[in-house]
Amino acid sequence: MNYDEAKNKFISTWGSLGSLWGINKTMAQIHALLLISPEPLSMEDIMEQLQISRGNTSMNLRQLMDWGIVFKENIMGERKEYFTSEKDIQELTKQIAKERSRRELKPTIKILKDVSNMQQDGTSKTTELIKQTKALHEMASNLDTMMNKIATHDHNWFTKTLLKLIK
Amino acid sequence: MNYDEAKNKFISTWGSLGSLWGINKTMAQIHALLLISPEPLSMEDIMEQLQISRGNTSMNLRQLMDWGIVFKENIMGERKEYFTSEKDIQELTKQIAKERSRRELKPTIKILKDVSNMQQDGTSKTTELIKQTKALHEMASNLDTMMNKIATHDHNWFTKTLLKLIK
DNA sequence: TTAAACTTTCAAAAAATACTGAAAGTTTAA
DNA sequence: TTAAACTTTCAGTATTTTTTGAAAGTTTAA
Repeated sequence: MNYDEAKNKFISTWGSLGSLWGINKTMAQIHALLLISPEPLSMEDIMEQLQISRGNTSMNLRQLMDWGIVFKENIMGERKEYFTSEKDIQELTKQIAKERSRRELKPTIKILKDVSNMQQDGTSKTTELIKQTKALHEMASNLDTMMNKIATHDHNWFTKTLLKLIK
Repeated sequence: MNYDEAKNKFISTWGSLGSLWGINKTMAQIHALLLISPEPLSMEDIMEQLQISRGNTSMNLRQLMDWGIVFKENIMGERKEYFTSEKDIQELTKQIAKERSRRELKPTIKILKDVSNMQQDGTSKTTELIKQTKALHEMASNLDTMMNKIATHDHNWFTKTLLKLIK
């Protein structure tokens, strides 16, 4: 496999993975491209390499920056803006864990809590609803705590802990 | 909050969560409905409660069965088919971990391995591509091992382990 | 058998989502 | 200032995904 084949394979795989996880394909591809690029890239570079429009590039870069995994970088003497991604995979994992907790888990946990605290009326359907949302609440809270450990501990905590678990 | 409010809140929350995770909204809503229903439901019941068509119901139920989290149940003396979901949240978690490993992680790991084993040609771009895909491969493999522990260990292993971790 | 009761399939329609490109906006250098 | 170099926004368009509903398929009871 030569460089271009390998690169395209990686970018397209990352792209479809992304869309499987609620992140759009282009956003994931831009991220993949930056992740393997030794140099920061300009908007033009990204547009050209992925064959996408200026508007699309701009909006997806913004979202990646909102996720905290892509950054603007100024190159001295250059007017243009350049972009890099978080290159450290452990750091990337931490950031993703943090954001998914904030965006998805926390709000879900709140609703599960509200629902499971509804008025018990003794009917079997209410009993079941309370029971199941309580159980989901507990599971989601445990997961959330784990995600936040990943996000706040030092660099290697997650890998070290995983390995300990696994043995 | 009365029963209907609570139920609707739960179903719609579960629905939007689903679509955030690559599972379509209706599929997630059917799952939610079955999860909190004390009795198995027929296709008619589901169609009526979620206001969706017969075809849609049929296809999404099939997918849920493919995931191994919804089952057909025969009620004696009844011609119709009835459906229930896995009610045990720990068991549900195991099943989801297993399927996501099989459908997403495993194929991704294979590609990361292939790409990271490409011919090194000494250029900085090739070096970076190999380095990053290797790092992702390692992270993905660790996650996959964890998911499979969840999937194969006994019932409570995951929760117990999480709690140990967390403290 | 056959016909009623039910489920699945799939082409077409609808809905949701993503993308384009040009106009508007911003920044910088002179 | 101003104008060149760049980025953002957003209405309209294209693409993808989901849904519908009717026809085809299957099962069961008589």
